[in-house]
Amino acid sequence: MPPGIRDTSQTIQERIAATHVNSLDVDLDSMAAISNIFRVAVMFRNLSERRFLLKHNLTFSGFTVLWVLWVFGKMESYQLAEECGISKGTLTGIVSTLEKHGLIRRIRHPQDGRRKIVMATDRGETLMHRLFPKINRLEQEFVRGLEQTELSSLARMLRIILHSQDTP
Amino acid sequence: MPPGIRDTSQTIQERIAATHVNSLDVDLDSMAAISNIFRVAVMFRNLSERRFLLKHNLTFSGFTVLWVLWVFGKMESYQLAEECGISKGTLTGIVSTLEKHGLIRRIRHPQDGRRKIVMATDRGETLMHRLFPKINRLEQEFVRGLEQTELSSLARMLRIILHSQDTP
DNA sequence: ATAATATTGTTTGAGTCCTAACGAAATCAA
DNA sequence: TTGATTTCGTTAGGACTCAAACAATATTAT
Repeated sequence: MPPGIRDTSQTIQERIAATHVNSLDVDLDSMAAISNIFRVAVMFRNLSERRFLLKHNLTFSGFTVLWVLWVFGKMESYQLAEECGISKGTLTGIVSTLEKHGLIRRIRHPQDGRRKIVMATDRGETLMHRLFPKINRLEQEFVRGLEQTELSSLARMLRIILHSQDTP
Repeated sequence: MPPGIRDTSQTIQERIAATHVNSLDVDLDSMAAISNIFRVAVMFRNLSERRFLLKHNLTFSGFTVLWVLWVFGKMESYQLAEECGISKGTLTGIVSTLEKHGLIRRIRHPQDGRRKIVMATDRGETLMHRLFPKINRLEQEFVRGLEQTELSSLARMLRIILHSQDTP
């Protein structure tokens, strides 16, 4: 069985309530929500890699970078890293891997000698054109148990969570 | 600014709708939901590491393993890996790291010579007793923008998503 | 009892991930 | 016009991550 699939949050909640945290100021609902967010993310990442990505020498992170490039076209490195939610050091490694496989290109900035511009090659574009619908179909498969109103409600709540740290 | 913080899903949706995927069978709502789940996970992982974990030589993954051990007590490796949502190979590495820092112990199984049992040391227990409330407070901070009914609705929807792959 | 099969934890290799330090290039200061 | 500061991308080091191969042990079949 793939890792991270089972929903054991109920068990954990009972377990933890019965053992350590009765007295502490712990909120089990918040814990369950965040921990299930991680489970979904892990499950989606692993499943998409096994089904579609790894056979094309793509990791999920590599796919994300290529996807952002496919959507935005040319892009500067620091923007690309921010958009993908990774550090610039990590991006260097991923970009090198993708370049090695001929899926993207590095170009130097015409004015600024420090910056570099990254863009997909034709091979990268073609591959993304084939893979993106499959990934999206998996995304649809994941949320197929939700009504349309629930789905937009979920999206809205996730956006609220994302903004919870705007003014720490 | 930490990576993966900004919620750019709206921008991306417009962008993608305007460029590649008009004709394809693509559902932008599903895409936005899944992609924001990843953003929340990345944000939480990085923030908790920077604020609480790294100064104690703990990664988020190491914390998770130690936490499961703290909740369940002794545990066999293969169960532990499944509960943490990681592969057994990955678990070996994390357990070795935690053992190196004196936070957990490996014990061999009395009957079965293949299996091993993992448990937290006193140092591990003490550290977890101090850290867990802090992590939970961060979890509460993340969902503070949601009503109580919304929070349980979120947890319910995530559970539905987790079960979406039960019968593929 | 012996052989074939299955399971458990480890190792291996490629890749991702972070922070911190680094060199190169641009900008700012005086 | 030097010098200090800032801002890029890269590198270094340590850790996590997977799949696949592996050795040791246990189970099943004949």
